[in-house]
Amino acid sequence: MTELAQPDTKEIVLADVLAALSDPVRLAIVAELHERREVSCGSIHLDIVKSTRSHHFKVLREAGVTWTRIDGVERYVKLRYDCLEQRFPGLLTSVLVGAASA
Amino acid sequence: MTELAQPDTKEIVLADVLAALSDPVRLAIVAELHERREVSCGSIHLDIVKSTRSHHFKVLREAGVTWTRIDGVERYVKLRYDCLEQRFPGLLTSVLVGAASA
DNA sequence: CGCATTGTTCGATGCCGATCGAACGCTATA
DNA sequence: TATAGCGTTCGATCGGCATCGAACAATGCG
Repeated sequence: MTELAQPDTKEIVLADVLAALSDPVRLAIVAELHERREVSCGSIHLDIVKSTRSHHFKVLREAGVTWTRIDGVERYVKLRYDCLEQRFPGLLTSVLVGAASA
Repeated sequence: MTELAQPDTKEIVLADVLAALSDPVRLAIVAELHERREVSCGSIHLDIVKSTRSHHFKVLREAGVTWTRIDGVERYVKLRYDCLEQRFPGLLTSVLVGAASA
């Protein structure tokens, strides 16, 4: 199907990543992605309707935080951990630790 | 004079810090604070009017990113590096490195 | 084919944030 | 005390974002 807008690693923008992570809902999504490795959009534990959830996944994807794989009718999402580590070493780790300790 | 709203280290909120750092102008301010250690608000190199600059310094201060010292008619600002390192280890460093490499 | 499931897109709404100019407060100094 | 300099606050504007419901698209299954 139509390709998913996902920036190359070199084109990931720091301010965009920080903006994507600055929303509490997306921070919770990222934390859950960290624990569960790969997740279908609908299986995230959140009290928000699917259109809003879709919006948040789009923000994360376009900022370069997540990678999305299409399988049938579902989208499986996981963190672009290595890409982010290469682009901004230590950033995602410190955010994940901070989110877990909050 | 009136006390400046600056959260205790324990009360610094991750999402607030990330939101404060997700604006390009504030990211530039933080980078300059890192280089120059301590700076008066007006001496920052930015093409914005003073009211906007004041707004950005307020956001950084209230998020717990900066510490402000009043000396006469000027406000001297510096990063709360140790506080942030204690609260979210590695976060500010990775952001500073990322901002410098951008 | 008809239907259920998964997710996206669209339009609307409401809110928050970035920006500016103008007015104000405070401090130092002449 | 009057004035100049530094910064804050206020009101207004503008754009963007989070949220929702409804409609749509794509896939898989009966």
